[in-house]
Amino acid sequence: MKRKSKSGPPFLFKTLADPTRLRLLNLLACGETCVCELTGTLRVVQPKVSRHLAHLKRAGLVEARRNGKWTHYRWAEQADPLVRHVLLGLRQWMAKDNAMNGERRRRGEVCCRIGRRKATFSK
Amino acid sequence: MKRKSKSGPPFLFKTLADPTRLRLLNLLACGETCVCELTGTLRVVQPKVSRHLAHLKRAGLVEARRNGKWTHYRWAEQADPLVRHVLLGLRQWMAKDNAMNGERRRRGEVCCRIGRRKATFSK
DNA sequence: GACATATATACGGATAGACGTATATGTTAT
DNA sequence: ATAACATATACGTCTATCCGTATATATGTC
Repeated sequence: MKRKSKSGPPFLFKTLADPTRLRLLNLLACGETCVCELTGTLRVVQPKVSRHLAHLKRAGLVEARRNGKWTHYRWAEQADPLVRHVLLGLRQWMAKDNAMNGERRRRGEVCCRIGRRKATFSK
Repeated sequence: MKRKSKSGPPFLFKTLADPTRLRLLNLLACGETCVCELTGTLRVVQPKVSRHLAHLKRAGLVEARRNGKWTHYRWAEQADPLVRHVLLGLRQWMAKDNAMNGERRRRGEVCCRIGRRKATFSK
């Protein structure tokens, strides 16, 4: 029986091969975000968001922080050069892509909490 | 029914998410190579190599050139900035990875045109 | 023409991945 | 404790993908 590796380039690329996960990374590029806001902005059902966030976390691309009822996700710092390089390219692509830009703009218009900070898209 | 896109970042990453395809790209990083040499070096059955090469070609990552009985594959020039960026990172990773280095070293020891060194590469 | 060689594709089975729905877990408020 | 809420996971289904084998296609040789 062959052990299927949960790391290395193939797993990284597999993780990035899903549109929903790219949309999540795009929203998270603005900064830490709670699940309910991600769900609202992407307009997909919440279990779907949670599942993909779990995948991103398993792949080490994001980290989670619990705060009361809410869980906030954010991009994780990367040690691996390939991962860093690919994610940097992805960030630059997202900064230019129309659909991604539109969705980031919609971020913040939807959230369970009131009174929100200004979202910034860091390079 | 939803149309499944055969382009864009998700498709690119899906293409790169397979170990065999990465191994093929690694060998092709040395330069144009014929299918029989790829098959011999990777030690996998020929239809598998052909299928993955077809996938890489559909994704625009490689190009093929027919020369008599042989088909030679090579990396394709890329216009898209994200694709260029990712492939560059991949190249740098392959240059450092032990397994990939070993396989590139094995390239050239096996080729149909100069006679196979070992007839036992039938696997 | 027949034949061998190099490569591509078709077919069927196995497995992985994504989905929607339902449910479980954990937190806060009353 | 109960209720309400935020999030995670479990379950069954559907589809995509990978594989090995068999076969098809294309080219060169006799």
